[in-house]
Amino acid sequence: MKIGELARETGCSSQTIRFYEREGLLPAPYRSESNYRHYGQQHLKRLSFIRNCRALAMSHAEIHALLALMDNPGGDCQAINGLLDEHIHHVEVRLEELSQLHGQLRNLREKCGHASPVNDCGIVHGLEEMAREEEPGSTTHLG
Amino acid sequence: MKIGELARETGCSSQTIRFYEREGLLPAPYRSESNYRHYGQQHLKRLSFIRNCRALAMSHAEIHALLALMDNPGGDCQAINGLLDEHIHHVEVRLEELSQLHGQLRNLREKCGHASPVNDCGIVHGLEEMAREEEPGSTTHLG
DNA sequence: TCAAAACCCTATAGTGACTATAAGGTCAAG
DNA sequence: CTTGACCTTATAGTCACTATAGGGTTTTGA
Repeated sequence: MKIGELARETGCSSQTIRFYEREGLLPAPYRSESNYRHYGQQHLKRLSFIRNCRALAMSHAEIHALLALMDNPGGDCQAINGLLDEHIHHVEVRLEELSQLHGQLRNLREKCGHASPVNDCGIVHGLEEMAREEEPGSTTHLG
Repeated sequence: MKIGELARETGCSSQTIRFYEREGLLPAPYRSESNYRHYGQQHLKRLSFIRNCRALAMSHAEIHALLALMDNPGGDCQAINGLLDEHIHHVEVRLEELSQLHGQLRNLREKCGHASPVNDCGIVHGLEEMAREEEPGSTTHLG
């Protein structure tokens, strides 16, 4: 299977597959005489796994760790549970941050429900005078 | 006020202030003979405003637009309301995505509550066999 | 048989909002 | 007169890709 076919099968681009190879997530495949990559079923399986992890917003570092743990198939899967628990925790923290942000934004929005000159706009005043309490660790971008 | 003092006042780094200047968010200040930046109260006010917007996770593009609207202080603030409404919408979309992600992760986590060999781990099997329905527009990273 | 289309390759730069580093200049205190 | 705290610019790194440039190869179909 050439890279384009693998890309079609897994729903990601050829560029992304090459990128995963450089990152060490996907092993380098056999190369034909003309230097084309040729993949087998193992690659398909591995790439599908990676894409599933990415769909769950795991970082490359997390996926790396997961793949390493899976390379020891007789081992205890407690570390895998732990990894997933941590990831779920990240997501929960982010959810809480976004939820608070949403509340702040709704408050601000209420300050100007009707059209008025910018000078008197409650939103502008709110943005000028916001009390910014320190929220250490907040990422302040949406993702 | 030199850049370090402005940084202390606003709770951001000197580097970030220079970065905002390059980005066109903060106007270039007066320079002393030794090429040091010197700021006044207007700069402090403007930078505080920018930091408040960033704390609400607005992008630089959104802040740019907001500042442009505010440079016409007699104008109608309806555009400002619209901008904020759109921003709130982004946040809501992201919240919904993260919430769905959280549900998927909790489902997966339930598949292996107790330690077992990696071979039999329900989480690993779940990750291998996940049905990935296409969710166009989902960003698949946390932020 | 040959040309065009479709595919493959590498290398490099861009995204957003910073942060970190290098390598140097200026200034006040002791 | 030297130490340390501050300032300057320029450049690279973060993350997970995406886009582009500039080539080479294979397939298709007229």
